[in-house]
This record gives sequence, C-alpha cells and structure tokens, in this order.
Amino acid sequence: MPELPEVETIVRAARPRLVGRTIVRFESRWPRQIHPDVPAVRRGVLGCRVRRVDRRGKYIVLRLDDGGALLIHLRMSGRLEWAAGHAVEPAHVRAVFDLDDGQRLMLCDARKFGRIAYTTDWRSFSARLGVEPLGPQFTPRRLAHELSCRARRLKPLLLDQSVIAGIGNIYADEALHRAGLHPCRRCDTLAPEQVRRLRSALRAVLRQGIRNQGASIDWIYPGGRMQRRLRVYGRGGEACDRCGAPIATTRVAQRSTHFCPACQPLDEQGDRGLGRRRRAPRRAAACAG
DNA sequence: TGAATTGTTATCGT
DNA sequence: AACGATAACAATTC
Repeated sequence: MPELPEVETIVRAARPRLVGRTIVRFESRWPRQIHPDVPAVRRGVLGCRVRRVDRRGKYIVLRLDDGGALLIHLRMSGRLEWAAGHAVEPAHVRAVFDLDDGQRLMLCDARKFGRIAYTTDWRSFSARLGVEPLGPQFTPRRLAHELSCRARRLKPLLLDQSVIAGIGNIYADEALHRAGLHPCRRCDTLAPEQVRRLRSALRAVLRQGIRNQGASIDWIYPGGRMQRRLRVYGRGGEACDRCGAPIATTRVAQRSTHFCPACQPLDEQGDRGLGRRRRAPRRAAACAG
C-alpha cells in the first residue's frame, strides 16, 4: 500500500515521461473514482501540457499549463502502468491517459479504491493536507506544536493526513519504534527531547524508504527493498533487534500495530488519561503556504 | 471464510 | 460545542 516513500518512488519514475507532454485522450473505466466527474476531468486535462510532476503526501500531482492540477491517489492497490504501441494490456485498468508522443499512462487498481481528481485550485486542495515530513517546514518546533495542541494517541495522530501528510501504517510503526515511543502514548506528554527523536525517526525512516524504493510487503507494490529494513512492521512475535523482547501486535485506531513493549514503554512517562492538562491553542502559529 | 488495507464520512461520547 | 474515538464503507486477494 503506497505511502510517502512508495509514492515518491513512483513519481520519480513517472516525471521524465510526463513533463512536457500533452494529454490528448482520457478514458475512465470506473467513473465512480473520478472527481468531480468524468466530463469535468476530461475538460480540464485534454489539450493541456504537463508542467511538472510532484508528490504531496500520498498524492501524485500533475501540474498542468492551464493552472489546473490532476491528482492521483493510489490508496490501497493502485499502480501506474505505461504502454506504448499495441502491447498486451495489464490487468485491472481503470483509467487511461494518452499522450502526444504515443505513450499511454494507465491507472490499474484491483480494488478500485484509487481516486483521480482534477482541480483548478491546487493551493486550497494542498492546504487541506498537513505538513510535508521531509520538507523545510517540518521543524522540531512545528512538530512540537502539532503534538502539544491536541490530546490524542501518537499513532492515530501520525496517520492523520491533515496533520502530517504521507505517513501510513508501516512508517508510523517503524518511526515510533526507532523513537522508543509507545503508539498509544498521549501526544501532548512528550518531553522536548522525545519530540526531537520522533522527528528524526520519522525523517530517517521515510528517507530510508525512498532510498530503498519503498517496501514491497505483498503483491500490490513490487520492486522495493525497504521490507528488509523493517524492524517491527509484520514481525509480531519475533525478537526486537534492539533488546530481544518479542514484538507485540495489537490494534490501534482500527489498524494493525507492531511495537516492542520493552523499547516502547507506556507506563514510565506515558501517563494516559489521568488528569486534564492545559493544551496549546489549536490555531496558533499557522504556517505560510 | 474472514482478515487486511486507506482515507473519508457519519455517529457517538465526553 | 468541540474534539477525539469508533465504525462503516468502497472492493478485492489470499
């Protein structure tokens, strides 16, 4: 299931094939996934040249020369496939974009969870997403603010795309393990040192994921090597690399969650629930852009 | 057969 | 009333 590093890998591969090309045909074979609807997307993209290809959170973003943007979200099982000429079509093709140089970009998606959207207002769309964890705005201070102005458990917070954009189940578990923090730890109880460790762990594990071209943990996303580097995800019952204790598997926020109970204790400083504490104002320190 | 998976939305509780 | 937690949902594979 593509998270930030997988989407980044896909974007880097797609960019040189797309930039400068004009979209000459668009076909949807699963109209329910097209937003706002098929005619609007067709009107928006036909005849437009692709100015740049970026990633924002888990979105693939094609900036078009009319100022609009085509957004592709792969969700669970989406893939981009390329075809030229009359090769055999891959399975589960849900949408087709033909380019002016004869290339054909296809969104393939067995489970049909993927989404395609066209917007004329990229800025307000982007504003609904949280900070980029590898970007310059993800400072220790910014993370400290996001953590202190809420009273939630750490893992659901990390998965909240409106707070930090791009983290999914795998990288959330890995970052928490590397930071030595329990997934259920209350986010507004971290010491400054722990905030710095969490930020470093997030950035390190995401960069490592990109360096390894993502994690291929099942049939959905091929080609990555990051699955060999995972220390807790999918390793319930195995010994923790750091301390040897067996890795626990539980459920947090409806997601399978893997952590080391010894390295990521809750009881020590993790005072959940007891006592109401003051929280920083929610809307303070808004960021630009 | 049912568990697993993402992000959005609706609903419930505090 | 606002926020956080929870459940349902879309659909398919193994």
